[in-house]
Amino acid sequence: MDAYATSGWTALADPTRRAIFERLVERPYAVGDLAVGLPVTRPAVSQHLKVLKGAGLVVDRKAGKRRIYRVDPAGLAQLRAELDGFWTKTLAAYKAAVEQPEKGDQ
Amino acid sequence: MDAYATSGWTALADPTRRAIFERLVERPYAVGDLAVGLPVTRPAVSQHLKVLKGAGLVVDRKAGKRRIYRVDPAGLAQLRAELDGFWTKTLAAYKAAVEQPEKGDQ
DNA sequence: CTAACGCGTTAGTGGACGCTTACGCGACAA
DNA sequence: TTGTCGCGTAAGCGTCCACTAACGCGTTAG
Repeated sequence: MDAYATSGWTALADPTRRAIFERLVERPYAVGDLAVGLPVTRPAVSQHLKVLKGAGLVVDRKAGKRRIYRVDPAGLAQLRAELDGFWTKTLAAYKAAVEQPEKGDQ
Repeated sequence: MDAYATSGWTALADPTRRAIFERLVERPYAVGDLAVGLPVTRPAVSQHLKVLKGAGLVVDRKAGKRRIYRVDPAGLAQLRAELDGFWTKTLAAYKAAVEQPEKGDQ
């Protein structure tokens, strides 16, 4: 169920792409509507959506001439799980450092 | 308390930098120890740590000749909060779409 | 059928970025 | 002090990537 073309982290790295994603988080959007208000052209938005789709963060649906994009909860949940793992391990490392301060480093 | 040089998303975008961070999540490391096992040289690791530090994800501490890096829980928590916001809004958008399917798009 | 709309894709370009090599500085040992 | 270790930084280079302009395809309206 995994094996995405690119990582979610890499997909959300670009500021423009993050701005697009933050919009899609609110509600579904068509490509042209997304381009309005963004400092880039519509083709650029289309390319960014392709990356987000490749990372499993968004899905698209045809609606007549237009193409509606929305956030894919599954991809977002996977990122959340990965980050939660970082958080848990960080806290565990802190606890271990408190118990054995002299062995905190190496 | 914010105003980092670069975003946490951008900092964790690079695979090498993510590998470094995943190591630091386990326990604190010195720069040279991090470089061991990574396919890059020590200066490269040092530059990556600079970026991670600029994003508020890690902090450093001098220990004799060596410099110990560890994860900064505050920066990680901020990323987590941002992602949780995405998640909450996504679920809200889904709920709204179910209640008014015909107005899901625009 | 013809025209207009919305979108994806391509080619091309400028700038950002990750990496290495070389160098300089502070810290500890002899 | 002299030598060594660990680290940060500067310079240079190759590569990736975000962006635009131009084009082609499917869809709807007239």
